[in-house]
Amino acid sequence: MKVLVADDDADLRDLIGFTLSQAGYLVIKAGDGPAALKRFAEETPDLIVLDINMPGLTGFQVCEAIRQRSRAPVMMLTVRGEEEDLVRALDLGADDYLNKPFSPRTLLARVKALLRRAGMESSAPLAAGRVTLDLEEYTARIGSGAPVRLTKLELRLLQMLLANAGHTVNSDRLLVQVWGHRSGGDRQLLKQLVHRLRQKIEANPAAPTLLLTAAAGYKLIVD
Amino acid sequence: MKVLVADDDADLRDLIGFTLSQAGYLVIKAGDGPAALKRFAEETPDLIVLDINMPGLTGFQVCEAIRQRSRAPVMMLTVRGEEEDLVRALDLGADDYLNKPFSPRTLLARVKALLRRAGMESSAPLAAGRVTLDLEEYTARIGSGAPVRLTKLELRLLQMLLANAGHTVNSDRLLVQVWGHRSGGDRQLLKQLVHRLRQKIEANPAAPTLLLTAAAGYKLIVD
DNA sequence: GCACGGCGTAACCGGTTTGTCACCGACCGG
DNA sequence: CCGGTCGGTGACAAACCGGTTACGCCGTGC
Repeated sequence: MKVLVADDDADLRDLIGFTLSQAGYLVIKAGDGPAALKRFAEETPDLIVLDINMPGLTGFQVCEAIRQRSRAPVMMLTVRGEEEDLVRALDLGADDYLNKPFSPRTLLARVKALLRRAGMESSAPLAAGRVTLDLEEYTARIGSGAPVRLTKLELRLLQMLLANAGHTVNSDRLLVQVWGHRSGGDRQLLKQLVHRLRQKIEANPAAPTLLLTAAAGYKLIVD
Repeated sequence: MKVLVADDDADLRDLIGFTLSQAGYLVIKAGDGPAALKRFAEETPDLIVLDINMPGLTGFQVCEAIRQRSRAPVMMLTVRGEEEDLVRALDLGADDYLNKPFSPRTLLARVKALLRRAGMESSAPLAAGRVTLDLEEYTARIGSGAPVRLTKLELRLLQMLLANAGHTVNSDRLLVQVWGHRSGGDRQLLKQLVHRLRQKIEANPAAPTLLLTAAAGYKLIVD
């Protein structure tokens, strides 16, 4: 599930990005209006988080442009008390809004609700490099090969790696994301899970080319 | 277009009522939970505005009860900062919410957005693929076969699957939509209901061709 | 009061998934 | 050279899951 986050405040953008990617969404970022439209066209995200105040084009203009091409849900970030903005945003087809400041938890709940409402919950496949994930079917496809059936844990692991494709993901973080709790000692589980996943997605599991071991974690190769 | 407004604060109720009726909606009012359910049953409104804090039954309980009978959009009125409430409301199937205090203009914009959204969704027919549902008669017809009588729960389950025909519907979501209560360990119920429904609609219930088990849920086959 | 349908609950079965253990080779500092 | 750590691997058992059968409760209609 791809989410485009457009905000000129780099800190806020990163906070939102971190929150969403922790939850398993693939995050695409843009720092101004034109960039947002560009990334939107390139990536066709499933949901857009838009700050109203941005250089180049305002969130309003971006929202309007997006609405002409897509019905993907749009969440606007507004400043508390600017009701005019709010009404205007909703009139332009925004689906929800969030008053700044907001907590990551709230953001996540709203994003989930929005996706559920849009029925988009798990329809569009998640992809990076040669790996495509179908969350609905619990399958992965490598390049143009046949889809492989994954288990719940394998899916979650691959989803995490995919959400951070090209970058090493720390083992501890994987443990937390895949199993939910569990403290550091349980590397064995991760070891096994990686092994099982490699059996399914690697052409030669003994010499991985996709899911590589990196210092302190694993990474998914993207090119 | 009928809107049910349930709030124990008479002033607020009147304000909302006035705003909506000015905008051309037919407004029905209720001052507590039980009254809200009563008016809901009598009037079958197209949208419900629900305060969370009400005597008799809370907005949560009312929302839950309404969701068991209807998919009409529900807007909850919440107190700012009560995030637990918010998350719970959305989990119970509320479609939107508004933080108090809010301006009439905001309310109107949100109500319009909600109805517009629901209007799009309500265009979904009660048939998909070879399955046709008759909500009045409590029957389903498969292809050109004879109509089969369904029970209330079976109907609701099939309705949910039909609304997302061709796509997997998550078990948790089915649980919430069909029974209202939160997921928990009640998979057994769903298991049974699916089984019973398959007995009725599948030519060979042991080898389903319509209602398939998918990872994490069930799906209705459309082609 | 009785039969019946609807529905919640429990128990069982077979297949899959996941947790655990034991072992291997590679690497590393002493 | 030696013990220790680390990632990878195979094997196995425990837990889980979906389908199924069976049973019991309860409200409805006769």
